[in-house]
Amino acid sequence: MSKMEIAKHPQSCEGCPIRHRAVCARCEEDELAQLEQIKYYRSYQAGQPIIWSGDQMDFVASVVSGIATLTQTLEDGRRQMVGLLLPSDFVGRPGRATAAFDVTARTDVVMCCFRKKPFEDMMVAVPHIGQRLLEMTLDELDAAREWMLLLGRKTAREKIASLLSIIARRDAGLHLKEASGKIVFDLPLTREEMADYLGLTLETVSRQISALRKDGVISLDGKRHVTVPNFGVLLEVAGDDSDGGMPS
Amino acid sequence: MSKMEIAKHPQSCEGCPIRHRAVCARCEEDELAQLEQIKYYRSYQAGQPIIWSGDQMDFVASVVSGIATLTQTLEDGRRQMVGLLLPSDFVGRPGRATAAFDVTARTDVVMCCFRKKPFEDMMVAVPHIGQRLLEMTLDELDAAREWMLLLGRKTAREKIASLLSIIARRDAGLHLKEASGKIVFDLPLTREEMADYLGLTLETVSRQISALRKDGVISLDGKRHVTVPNFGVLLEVAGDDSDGGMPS
DNA sequence: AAAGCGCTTTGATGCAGATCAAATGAGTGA
DNA sequence: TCACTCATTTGATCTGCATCAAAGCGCTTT
Repeated sequence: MSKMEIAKHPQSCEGCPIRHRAVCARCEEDELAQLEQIKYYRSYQAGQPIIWSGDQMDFVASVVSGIATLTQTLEDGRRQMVGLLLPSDFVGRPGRATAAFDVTARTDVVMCCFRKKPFEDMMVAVPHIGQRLLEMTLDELDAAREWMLLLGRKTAREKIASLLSIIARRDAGLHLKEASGKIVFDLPLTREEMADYLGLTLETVSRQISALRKDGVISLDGKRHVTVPNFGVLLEVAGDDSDGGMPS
Repeated sequence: MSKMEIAKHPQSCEGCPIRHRAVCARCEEDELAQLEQIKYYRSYQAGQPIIWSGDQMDFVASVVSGIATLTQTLEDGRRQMVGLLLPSDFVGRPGRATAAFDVTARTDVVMCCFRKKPFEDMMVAVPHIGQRLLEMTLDELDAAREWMLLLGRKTAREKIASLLSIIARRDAGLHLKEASGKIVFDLPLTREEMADYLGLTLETVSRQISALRKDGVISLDGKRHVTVPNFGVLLEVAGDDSDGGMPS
């Protein structure tokens, strides 16, 4: 909480990095101007809690930059990540008073916040917001259901491969390396966070990553920098398949 | 597919059993009249597929009566239920062409269907529909995330207890027996379906139910009729806790 | 350079739940 | 009543992952 933290936030929605993917994506110029009047930015440092489950939620927000996690915990400490929040993702629930999950900044995070009440009013006045939010929520629901298949039925090896392919695909999407062959990316999560996401222990995560390396499915440079020589093979190991895409 | 199947469907939205909970819940009289013009009913027999994953989805629908399941399957046959569809639940995704999951009638089911295109047009014209759909989708997302915790981190015993408490709570909600003590209900699912829901095998489900019976947490009359003598104890076993609610 | 710390890897062992197999109802129809 | 089917229970065994334990990096600090 020092000078660094008040670094350059975008001040206007013009040129905002998530302008076309966030909850405001469909808004026209004038609607954006309205939103702009009730928005404010907030920063969080890596590791800092953003919201505690059960807290009063008096705001909703979009992730502008950084990565945050949504987690749920049993009393005895068992933890399950239930969502990964990337730039443009929405946090909070219009029409509900308290948070149902813990939200934690994984890297330094900037959020574009709206006090809940004005935002709810705006949702009524500006249909484009609700429409976009519905679209985003439906996407998240689909993603959550795919994750349920992973948690309930996949083996540790398949879980790891699935997570890697998701991260790889996202990076490929951004970096646009559609070689469909070799892909390179960095893991944004520690072994423990991966374990929390996959319903495994950190030891099993480590072992399975080693095994995939030994089998040549991936190679590592340091702990975090991953190279996938053949993405089709990774997909096959993940079991998602839908046809690895490699001509056999 | 015989005479029985064309049994009495509600013909008008007036008096429809899901009128106040389905996607149409917030509609005014005139809006309802509009919806009524594009709706049609369809019946499915127990066990019948309603939608196959990957299919062209040219309609969306509300469950009027009966129970259906949403499932996902790996190529080798491993199956995971990702949703349980009860009366008033919504099926389908405005803005997407193909289905992402298998939908199957578990009991005889009646659906209130809308062709997709007219429904999408209506969503733009009648904001109440989109608003209600957003609300329902957010609820489902929360439920899916709670299920992720169960799938990823709970033991078999806790999983069974959680499922029983959910079914019990739903029945209690409908039957309004808020004694918080003794609760009685019927299981709407076979052991195998429970296993698919919980990420277990049917043998483990059977064993854990027997164990709960032996421990006096539940008692069975036949295979499906369950009595829970003390709901607080069941919640405690489920691990959801949030305080069993029993004065100690 | 040494010490300390967080993250990661690797090893040894145990157990919850899967798998394989068989027996026991509870209907349903002839 | 007797087959026949399908759901369920129960038993025996196996195994994938958790658990417990100990090093091994790659940092930063001094």
